[in-house]
Amino acid sequence: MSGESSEPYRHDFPFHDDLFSVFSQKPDGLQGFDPQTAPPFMSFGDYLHGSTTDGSLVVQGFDAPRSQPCDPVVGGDGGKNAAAGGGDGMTPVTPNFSASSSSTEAAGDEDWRPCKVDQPKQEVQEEEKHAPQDGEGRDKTKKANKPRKKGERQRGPRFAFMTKSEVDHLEDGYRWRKYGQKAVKNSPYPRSYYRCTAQKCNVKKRVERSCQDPTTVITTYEGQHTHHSPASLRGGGGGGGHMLSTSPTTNLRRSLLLQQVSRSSSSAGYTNPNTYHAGLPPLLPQLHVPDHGLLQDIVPSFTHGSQR
DNA sequence: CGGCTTTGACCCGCGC
DNA sequence: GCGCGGGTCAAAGCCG
Repeated sequence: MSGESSEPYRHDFPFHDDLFSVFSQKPDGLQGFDPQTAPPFMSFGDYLHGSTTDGSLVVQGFDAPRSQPCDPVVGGDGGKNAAAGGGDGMTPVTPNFSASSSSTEAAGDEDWRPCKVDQPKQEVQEEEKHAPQDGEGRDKTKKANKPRKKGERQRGPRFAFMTKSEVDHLEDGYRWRKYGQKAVKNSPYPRSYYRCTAQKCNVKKRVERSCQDPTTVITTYEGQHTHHSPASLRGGGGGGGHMLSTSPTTNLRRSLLLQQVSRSSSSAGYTNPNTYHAGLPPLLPQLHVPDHGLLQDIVPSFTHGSQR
């Protein structure tokens, strides 16, 4: 894309700055999602559904991150991170939950400032490429079988959560299979790629830890589930039930969320409520609070990323 | 034994 | 055009 397209992202995804500042904001009535006060197994969906009606959530637009920016200085001074993590990054403060959606390829990543950590590029690849291939091993399996078309990387709506958690992979009611992990440029924390195990369901999930605030896990959903949550089908959630994104109720709640989006982020000017519906989250996952994970500091945020 | 994770390699898009 | 980085694949290994 041309140079101009990268600039808007800076505004679309002011993650390190604005979003984290939101973490520090504690608007009136913000209760957040506190696992200590929330009922056990309360899901994200339940939480969103319930809390948004009384305006207890703060939303902030940002784009689903593709890479995390990490400011080494920030990591140290804990200034802004303090906003997210309450100073020491572990102290439960404002329950924040952040989320975003994007109907297109991620856009605002450029705004992520880099950490110092740099992943050395593998040089072996070159050798491998040029090395004679015995027909054994992966070479035969790879591109030979899977010629990727150009422009194949079309992506569905994306929806990112920022979650304060000690565990990377939060239970959301669906079953995921990890299919990859990549070291994130300029981040000490790897990014994990998950795919819904359900057949014909091509929902993907990216999980990465914010290097600005290691206690923050960024989960990016991509696509729409074509099935019900196994957890909900099991009767779990007590009425939380099915969380298909097409649920009118869900949309209603989202609309409520949207209002907050426009309210809370209008000053920043990077959230366009009109585009929100186009970028509806593939689902609001029933994110059960893992007993081993601290789900706190929750601030949802939505945005609609710019197109590539 | 089946499902899942790990891990190295490859492909592709984008920026320079 | 080249290099970098993100995203994906699939074999191998692990675990219940």
